[in-house]
Amino acid sequence: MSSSIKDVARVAGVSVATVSRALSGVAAVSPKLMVRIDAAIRETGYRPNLSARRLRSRHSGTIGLILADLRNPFFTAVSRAVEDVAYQHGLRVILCNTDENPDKEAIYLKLMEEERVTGVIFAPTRQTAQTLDQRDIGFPLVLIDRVSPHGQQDAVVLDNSAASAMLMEHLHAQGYRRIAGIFGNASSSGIERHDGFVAAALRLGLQIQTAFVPPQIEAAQTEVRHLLLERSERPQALVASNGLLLMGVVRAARAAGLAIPEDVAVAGFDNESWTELVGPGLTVIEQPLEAIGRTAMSILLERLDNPALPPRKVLLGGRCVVRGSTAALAPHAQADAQVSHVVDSMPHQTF
Amino acid sequence: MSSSIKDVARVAGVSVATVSRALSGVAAVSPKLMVRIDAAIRETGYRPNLSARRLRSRHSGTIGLILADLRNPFFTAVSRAVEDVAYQHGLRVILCNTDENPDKEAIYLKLMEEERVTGVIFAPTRQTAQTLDQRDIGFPLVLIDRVSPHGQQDAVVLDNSAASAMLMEHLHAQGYRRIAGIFGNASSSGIERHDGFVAAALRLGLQIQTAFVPPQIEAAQTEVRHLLLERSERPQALVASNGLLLMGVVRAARAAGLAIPEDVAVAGFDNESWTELVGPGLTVIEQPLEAIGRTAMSILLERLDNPALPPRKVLLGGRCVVRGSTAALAPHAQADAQVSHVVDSMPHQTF
DNA sequence: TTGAAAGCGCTAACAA
DNA sequence: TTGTTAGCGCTTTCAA
Repeated sequence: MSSSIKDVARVAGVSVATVSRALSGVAAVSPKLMVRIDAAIRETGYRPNLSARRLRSRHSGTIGLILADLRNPFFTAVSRAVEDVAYQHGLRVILCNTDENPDKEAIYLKLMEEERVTGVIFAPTRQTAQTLDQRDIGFPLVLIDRVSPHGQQDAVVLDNSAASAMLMEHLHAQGYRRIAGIFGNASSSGIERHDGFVAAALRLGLQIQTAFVPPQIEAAQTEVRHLLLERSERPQALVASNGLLLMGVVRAARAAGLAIPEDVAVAGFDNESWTELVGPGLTVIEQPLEAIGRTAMSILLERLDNPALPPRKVLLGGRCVVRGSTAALAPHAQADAQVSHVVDSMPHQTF
Repeated sequence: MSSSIKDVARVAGVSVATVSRALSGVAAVSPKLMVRIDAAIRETGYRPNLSARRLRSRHSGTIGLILADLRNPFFTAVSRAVEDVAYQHGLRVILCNTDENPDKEAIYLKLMEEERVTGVIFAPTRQTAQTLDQRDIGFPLVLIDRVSPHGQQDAVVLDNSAASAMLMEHLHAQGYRRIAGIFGNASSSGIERHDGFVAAALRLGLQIQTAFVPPQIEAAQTEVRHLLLERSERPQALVASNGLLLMGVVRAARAAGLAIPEDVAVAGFDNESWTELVGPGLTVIEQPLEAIGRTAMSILLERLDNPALPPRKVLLGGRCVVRGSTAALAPHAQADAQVSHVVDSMPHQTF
């Protein structure tokens, strides 16, 4: 049995109220008693009971962080930033991993209510995001990486369409004209990146082909294999909407015996450490990970201060990290591509 | 204000005890009341207050999982296994990330006591591991990946010396004779892998060179740069004791303009997804991640059942995944190596 | 500045 | 099977 505040009070010869005050530091306690209480705490090996404290004080001092996939460096980086800021504000963080699974999302949202958390930062699947706007949730919520359909929730996301445009303009400048994109189907960011991809292609007069796949290496790999094998005209460049899919794309290119970028260029989202080590290095969009986490916390804290604020969506700009995987297309291939039929009115056209 | 069990009781026209019993399912409640209580719960939007429940019932139903670095796929994989098993046993998991920082370790261990957790699974730094044996901790503890010096704590780790031996025997069989090893200095596993490396080299008559570095990409990279530049005789193979350091090794080889494996072979620990994509693929020791997590939970649950058990250390075997980065050494290079002086009594000899 | 006492929401005796 | 009641450990009035 661990000792309670009562034990400390008895040993120190004071009331429990005085011990409580000494611990919280909110009201003044005479130095004399302070010393005795300190000694009593050490003597008894007292540890405050957080459950009791939370129950009585009616605030948990805890925020929830519900993330889609901790194997994804994006989310681990964001979580570090969130935890840093939370810690500076004396808040604890409950970290949960949903594996992009709506059932787990529901479980964790329920848990957050039962823990009476102060607020939650959440990267929901599309499926759950859709229900969020009409749902009555017991705590302030800030979405990251993913948004709700009607923008009724605070959210912090990459400026996805701008990022897609950067990537497409880069590929265009390098001479690529036939580009295939693989997008995650589980999250709103996959959709936004897809839409930006399509819009940029339309504007630049590029031929494209797109596919949505589950957020798994294998799914991307399989999709790209089909793309590379079953088409008479191979895409000149492949784009993946996140780090996981990018891995699948590289695997598929390897398996097909294609050299990057000689046979096919590759680009994607998420500047993960390994991307610089693969082949000539992979061109990627780098997200401001730290800023996303810190901003999400700021938005949450402001929301706690002022619940009446209208919902806010913050877009943070990405950076295009150019590496060898998108080296300029060889002239003969460019000529080749320019001969082929270029449309600008049918962005989804299959080549 | 959220509603309490009292509100539910009032709406359902029963006592709070009956509602409590209905919720816990431990004692029988008549179907008639059950229905009314269900309706009342829905009507009031009741959510149990976990703080109150834990305070009164005197068990938290929570285990702590304190990990050294969530960016390391080893730890995220282990955490998934632990959470799976915990969930099956109706236990919650508090996941904490120490960044290999002893201060954070102390903070989180204290937190675990204040949360009154049922038990903890912990991957400590060497510094903290050293204090663990004499410390009086308020909960059962199972170490993973790292052990305490006197083996007074339950622990689940890779069979590090066997794994090092596998790697060295493979390199030996491929014709490599001059091998350098980079080891993490923060954890006991780095030490164990180093010791296995040295022992195997001694047995096989290999020339080796070793270095301990902080667990960071840059540290490994810097160390390897020195190794490659400042020696007249370059090592024929480089070994890294974890995924992070392996990345640094590859970076350094790249930066030095050395081809893998033609100019220098590379091998390491941790079969991370990216290792198959780098160059000809990297030869690595694959750890049984899932098994490590599940075993740690089993050990913890057994310990909770029977606190009197003696401390147990479980070693799990790894697997050597051979890829192109350790292709057989070209014959002329082998001859070269065999001419050079081979010692078997000075494992730390610098070549 | 200190203490007495109420009570946060819940579970678990005990009684009926 | 149900209700009454005490009390988990703490914070927070209120009074002294």
